[in-house]
Amino acid sequence: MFDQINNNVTRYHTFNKEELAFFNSLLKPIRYKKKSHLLQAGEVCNFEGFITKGCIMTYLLNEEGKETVLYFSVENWWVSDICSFNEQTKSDFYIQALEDTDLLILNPQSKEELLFKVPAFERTFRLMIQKNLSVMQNRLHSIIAKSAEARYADFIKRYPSIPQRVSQHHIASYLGVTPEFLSKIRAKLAKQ
Amino acid sequence: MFDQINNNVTRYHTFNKEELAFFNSLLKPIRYKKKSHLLQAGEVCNFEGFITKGCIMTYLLNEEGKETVLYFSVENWWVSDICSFNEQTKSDFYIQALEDTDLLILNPQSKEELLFKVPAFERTFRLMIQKNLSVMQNRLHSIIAKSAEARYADFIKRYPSIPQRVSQHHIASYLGVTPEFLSKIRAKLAKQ
DNA sequence: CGTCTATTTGAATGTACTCAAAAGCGGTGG
DNA sequence: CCACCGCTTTTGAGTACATTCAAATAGACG
Repeated sequence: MFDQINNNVTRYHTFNKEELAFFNSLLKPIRYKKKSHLLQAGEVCNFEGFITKGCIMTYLLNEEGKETVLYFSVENWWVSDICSFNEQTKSDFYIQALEDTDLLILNPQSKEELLFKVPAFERTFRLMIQKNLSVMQNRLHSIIAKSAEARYADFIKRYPSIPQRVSQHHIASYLGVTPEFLSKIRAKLAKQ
Repeated sequence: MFDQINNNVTRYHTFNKEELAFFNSLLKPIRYKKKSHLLQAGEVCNFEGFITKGCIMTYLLNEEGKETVLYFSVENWWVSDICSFNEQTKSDFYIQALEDTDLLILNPQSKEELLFKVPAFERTFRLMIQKNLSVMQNRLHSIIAKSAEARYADFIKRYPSIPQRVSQHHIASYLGVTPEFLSKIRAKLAKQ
């Protein structure tokens, strides 16, 4: 049950058996049904979750109700609104299960306990955020510097499993185009 | 000399006099001339710098040589390629002084020493990255969901001092439009 | 099988880009 | 002091990429 998450955190730092056992004792398994929300805008995010199975998206709505997908998250990824979680402020995000999804979650108390007992996790979490930042920098670059067609090509190359699991509507929103235009891009690429 | 930076780090956690004194002892002041580079793509970033005076931009070049500005940084902001710095990997970024700029910098050794002697800084740095991530999430949202005109309006409202210090060429690149089109946006907004 | 939703297709439109040229502006030297 | 140079910004015409709206088609699910 904890193999996946233990593999994940040991990518950043080697923890010993006791440390991992303590870490695991703090995790709470939870299941979300497809289409249910883990978080809605205006709520405080009280979890950092590791996905053992399933698929989740994090999105925003603007004033006119237009959706912007910030992240897709699948098995072996973490999901949270880190800022809301850490500062216990209201989130702007919606986090929604796109499939039935199993998570292991930390709440603010258990995370604090973990950091107190095993301070090396502080570094682990920092490196995770750093990785996240790096991904966002890349995405900003690609959306500024590349055409929609190039962004889509990059996306299916980098995340080949996502298009099979997620509707084009959501992928279009992630790429920053309309679903209609994504459909035209796909038609064009399929012809080649 | 250290007031600015001490104010900055104590926004996240209250350090005592000795801790701050030790922190300050690790900082190295350095000055960059206008137009000089602090970092070029392909190099490893060996600094985390706090700007006491001046203005800096972090940008990327794509294959065709098109520039994308990721960050402008002015007084009381940090500047670095955090990922390159922490993992000691080659950077994709260029970091350039837009004015004569004074910095206080940490190198990897001094940062490590700091974290070892004053572990609370680990949290401080994590919160700084988190803030950074939050800014990037916002920017991605605005570039996906808003028109260039709205992005420019937001930008001058949020960072009113930057347009006075930075060329429109660079601002256009930050906003993800051409300089010509930014000029047209400005003409339109001025008319109103 | 029928209903509901997702995807595709097409025509008209709009936002932003390219390229070229003109205007503005700051610095330098005569 | 002003004339000239180089660089930045503006303006304009034509074009391309992406959107909107509407309708048709395909797929998914009870």
